[in-house]
Formats: sequence, structure tokens, C-alpha cells
Amino acid sequence: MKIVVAMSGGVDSSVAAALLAEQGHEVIGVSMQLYDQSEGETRSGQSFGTCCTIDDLYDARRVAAAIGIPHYIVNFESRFDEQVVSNFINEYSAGRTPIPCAHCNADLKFSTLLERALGYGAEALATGHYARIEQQVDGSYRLRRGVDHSKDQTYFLFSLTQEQLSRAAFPIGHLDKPTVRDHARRLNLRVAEKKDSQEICFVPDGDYAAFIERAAPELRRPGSLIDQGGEVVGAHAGVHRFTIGQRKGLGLSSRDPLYVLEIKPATAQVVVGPRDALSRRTLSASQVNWVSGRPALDWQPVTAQIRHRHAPATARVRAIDVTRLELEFEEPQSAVTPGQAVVLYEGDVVLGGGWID
RNA sequence: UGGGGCGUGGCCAAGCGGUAAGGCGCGGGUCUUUGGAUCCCGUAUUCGAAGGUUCGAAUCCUUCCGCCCCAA
Repeated sequence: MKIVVAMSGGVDSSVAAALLAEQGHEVIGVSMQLYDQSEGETRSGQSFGTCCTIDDLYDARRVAAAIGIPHYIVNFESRFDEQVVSNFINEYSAGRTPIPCAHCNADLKFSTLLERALGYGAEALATGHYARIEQQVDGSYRLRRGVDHSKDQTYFLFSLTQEQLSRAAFPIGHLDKPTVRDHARRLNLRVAEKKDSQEICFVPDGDYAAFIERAAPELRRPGSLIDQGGEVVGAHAGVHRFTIGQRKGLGLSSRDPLYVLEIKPATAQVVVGPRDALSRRTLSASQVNWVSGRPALDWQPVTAQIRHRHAPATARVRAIDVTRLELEFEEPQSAVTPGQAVVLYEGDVVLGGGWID
């Protein structure tokens, strides 16, 4: 079939494209240009970001050429800015901690890019995610963790709907990372040894606070660090520099390490305290997506993750209404963070998830 | 200037004659398609200053400097 592959220039999506081509599909490689490259070019030789830098687009192009498929670059700069970057900044300014990757998947790849792919006459959009889609006997789709649990990326895909899943494909979801690299070597792909990507792709040097301050100078609002009793114990340069559970960067010394417990954007206060004060047994989430389309039963047992790479914790959920849920962990979890996602699983099947309030 | 206490790395703090623990912070690394955490490594040739005693002192003595508390 005719299928579009989102190529980031990394190993995973390159192998995804190559495997589909090998299987005889009519494959079209597409790369998204997400932000202005000029800034990156000036930083001589420094390779930053995980995808979509000039170098990555070039890698994608070369890989496409090597496996003999057409390759297009789509300019999604403004779209990316509206859907991902602005959300990123708004969340931080509200004292929350965003997940740009999840928004990028939901609001860009599997929306705008998917539409574009269909426009090309393709039946589906494939990506290099470590995740699996399975069609059930009744025709519905299930989203499952990638076989390689250590690389599983379903946490970032919890908001996919039946409609989106019906048009998505994850060609490497049934492989583990070493095998993917083996394929890359076998196919002589130039990116075979390219290192795994991480960090926020649009933040050049990993200094996301500086990025935010550049984009929104007004967020540079000094404030106080206070303890649980309300006593001022220090000062900070802006609430966007903090996230719940953060330890480094407080600049405070005490007998035991201090962690960020709460962020109060209205008063620019950041509450700090001991690690054990981070434990929470319950949470609620909004903008919930139930992959199957059907909300959980009342207090349905699940395992839940409150961050990528968080060991799934057993819990019970119940839908409060169509878009919200509440959840209770069997054991208290540390640093439940507003803005992060809670993703619910039954085994390795994604039931759904939402954004933590 | 009567009495008492104290000055050890950015902060806190062991050590009390044998050649500078530890914690916090900070820096680096690991991990990771978010942020954060965890884990690992690093972080005082020097102990307020100057002399002296000693084979040897941050540890003993002297003086000076600077803090703090009580009494006035």
C-alpha cells in the first residue's frame, strides 16, 4: 500500500521506512521542518536537538535516497510554534511541566502530518515509535507497548484515538533497539550508529529555561523560595525554572536535600521541602483520552505511569466525566506533577490517559 | 574591653598532636525522544591572621583581627 513515513533523520524512523520499502510498499518519506534553522547553523558544528535540525533533515534525505524512496520536507514551523512551542511556554508560565513530545505526536504528527499524508493518497502514516497497533476481531484498534519495553514510547502516544490508530503504523514496534540497529547496518544506512536522541528537540543546548526567557521575556519574574511553613528561604529567577520534585538548581543548602513541592505562579512562590513530602496517593487528570473510546469502569484496576520511564504503578481509576478521571495508587508515588501525563495500562495495552491537574 | 562562647571549602559541620570525615550546594557523567528524580565521579596542600613550642599542629602557647551571648 501507499504509506508515508515520518522521517526524523534518526535510526528508528529510517529503519521503519526501509523495512516498509523492503516489504514492497509504496513509501514516501516526509520530514517536518519545525523551526527556523538559521539559529542552529550559527552554532558552528554543534549538533543539537533530536530531530529536524538541518543535519537531521539531511540525514533523512540521504537515507531516503539510499533506500530509493521519494522524500519531501514539509514546513511546519508555524504549526509547530502554535501547537507545541506555545503550549510549552504557557504551561511553564502556569507553573506546570509540559511534555512537548506528546503534543507533537497528537497535535502535529497524527493530525496535520497525517492529513497531509492522506492528501498524498497514502493510506497510513508510519513513524519510528516503539509501539504496536493491533486490530481486534471487532475491527477496533489496540495500542500496545513496543516489544522493547526499555524503549517503549506509548507514554507519548496515549491520546491517539481509534480514528488516528486506524491510519497509523509503527513498523519497528515489534523489534528491539539492537535489532533495529542491526537492520540499519544490514541496509547500510548512514545513521546506523547515530546516537539515540533525547532532550527537547527545539531547545538548542538543553537550557530550556533560557529558551523560554528568549521567547517570553515577561516570564523572567523573580520570586521567593519558601518552606512548608511559608518562611522565605531563598530567591529564584522565575517559576518556569522549576518542576515538582526538582532538587538541583535551588541553590539552597540544608541538612538534607530539598525538593520542589509546589509551584504558585500567581505569587511567583516555589515551595520546597523534604523528599518524603512529595508522596501522593491520588491524582486527577483532564483532557482524558480512552483509546478504545469507552471510559474505564468505576475504579477499574490498572497500572499507571506518571512520567516517561516511570515504573508502572498499580492503581484504580474512574472516569469523573467524559474528559476527566481520578486515580488512586496502591502505593503513594513521588512527585505527581501537573502538566505531565498519567497513562493507564492493562498489561502492555494502553487504555488511555490524561493530563495531570 | 566584667564574664562566657566561637571563627575549618559557597553553606552546615567532624576533627582536639600525627599529617583535613560527612551532609547540603555546585560541576561533570550515567539514564532518557518531556521536565524532574535516581545512580556514579569530582569539589580545602589547607583549617581567621601572625608568631612560637614540637620530628610533626586545624589540634598546645602568645598576640592580633572578627563575630556572638550574658552582665552593664
